[in-house]
Amino acid sequence: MRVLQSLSRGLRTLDLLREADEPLRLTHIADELGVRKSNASHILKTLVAAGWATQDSTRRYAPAARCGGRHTLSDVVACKERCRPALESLVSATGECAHLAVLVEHRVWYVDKVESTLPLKVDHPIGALSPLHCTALGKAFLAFGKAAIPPVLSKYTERTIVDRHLLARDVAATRARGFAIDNEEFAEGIRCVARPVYDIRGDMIAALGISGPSVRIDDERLEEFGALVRATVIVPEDNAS
Amino acid sequence: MRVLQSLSRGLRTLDLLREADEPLRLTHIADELGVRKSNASHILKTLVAAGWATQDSTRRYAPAARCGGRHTLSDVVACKERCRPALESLVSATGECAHLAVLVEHRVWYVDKVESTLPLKVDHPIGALSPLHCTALGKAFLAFGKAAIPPVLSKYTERTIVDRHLLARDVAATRARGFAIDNEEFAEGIRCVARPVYDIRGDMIAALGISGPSVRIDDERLEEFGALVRATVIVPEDNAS
DNA sequence: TCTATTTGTACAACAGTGTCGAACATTTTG
DNA sequence: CAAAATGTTCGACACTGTTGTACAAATAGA
Repeated sequence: MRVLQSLSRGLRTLDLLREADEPLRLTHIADELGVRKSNASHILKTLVAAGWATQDSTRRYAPAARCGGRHTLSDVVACKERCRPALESLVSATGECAHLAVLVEHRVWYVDKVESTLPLKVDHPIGALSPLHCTALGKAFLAFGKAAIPPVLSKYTERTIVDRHLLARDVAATRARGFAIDNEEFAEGIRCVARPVYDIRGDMIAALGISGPSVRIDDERLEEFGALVRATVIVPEDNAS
Repeated sequence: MRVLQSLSRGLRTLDLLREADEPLRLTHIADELGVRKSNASHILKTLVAAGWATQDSTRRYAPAARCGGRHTLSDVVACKERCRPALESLVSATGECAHLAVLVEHRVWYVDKVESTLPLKVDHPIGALSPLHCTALGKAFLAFGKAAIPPVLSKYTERTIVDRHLLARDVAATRARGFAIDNEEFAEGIRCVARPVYDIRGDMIAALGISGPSVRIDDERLEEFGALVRATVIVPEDNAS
């Protein structure tokens, strides 16, 4: 069998573009492939012409939307189904609401939840979209996934972190801590913790968290919740795709 | 600029594999590309080696899972947002509940809804999954999308169509009618109609429907609802991806 | 604002890769 | 079991893809 060189390199390039968390420069890709810039340029122009990559105004290359994100709808639904027991056990253990969300562009998308049975409760409806920089679920993607800090950081409450530098430090702290915290940064009176959920390849696919009213969650309890979500076992994927 | 021939052909092949509703034969692909079989064989072997395609036991080729479905999470969220006005206007026009769903494997996944304000109402929660063969949303995918009739057809009510041949006829009728009907086939006392929503390329991305209790929806009103969903204008996608 | 540096594209020419055609396997059809 | 169709392997030539250089364009620095 004959492996077609230029095709292999083109596909390799698509992989590089998809794995990168930001658009890539031509030079970088050329180095990675081990070819001259002119050659890499032709490869990328061909990818763009065929609609598999795009070139932005700064001449950087990104995968086209059709390449799909890292995860398909099927992946998300499978993840949702395997995380359901974890959501339920967290709610029964804490009495607070548990959520599951995936990353879509610069926002998180709630795909599942189990409600608290208490009268005062947090309710992010399934299907809702929330910002990354001020929610525990979003920060989990910033810290453990491949999401980049969004270009604009809107202020929702007094505590919302709108300074990029401070946010970067918070993300680093989150990474070290092992779980993300939202301390009334998106809505007054709501505190949350969240952890990453990984797919079989080790890529982050979803964020799983607990939310509750601040009146019930002091600093100590917040730490407990963090340790709890982090320790929650999530059944691994059964099917080897 | 130079367009790399073998790379273009490889990408074209990926498109062919993705657009097809079933695995393709080598000969077919070779004809489509306008090259010799030997060349097509090398192209496909390269795609397989790079993990972008798979070859099954009958030597037919299919796109790899990593190619993703036809639509990404971003596509779905964008669709959801552009369909929202249609859902709301349908609810205000009919008083019944409106749903939006996408296809995931052999089921439909509810991604948005607007509830009826009446006390007796239908409520498929967002995030729920339902079968294809006995829901209006599912049948819309069978008729207008690329979904195949699922391997097993479970019986949910007396009216559920479990005969593959009858279902195929119903799907054909749906196609001719322009909208899908669920006449208490999934749950007793619930009737629904649904229509397809297309993306900018003309591929079906979602199904949009109205559901209500049979006591309020006689045959005549069902037809009215069908005409209404079919006539509902859905704002086109703004961004040319 | 201007210069220096880096990054991306265009061009020509040669080498090497991809394409062809046929022969050989392999599977499916009658 | 024969016949037809499908898929893979192989060698050889031609054309495509790669290279290296030169030019253009954008970014960084002063």
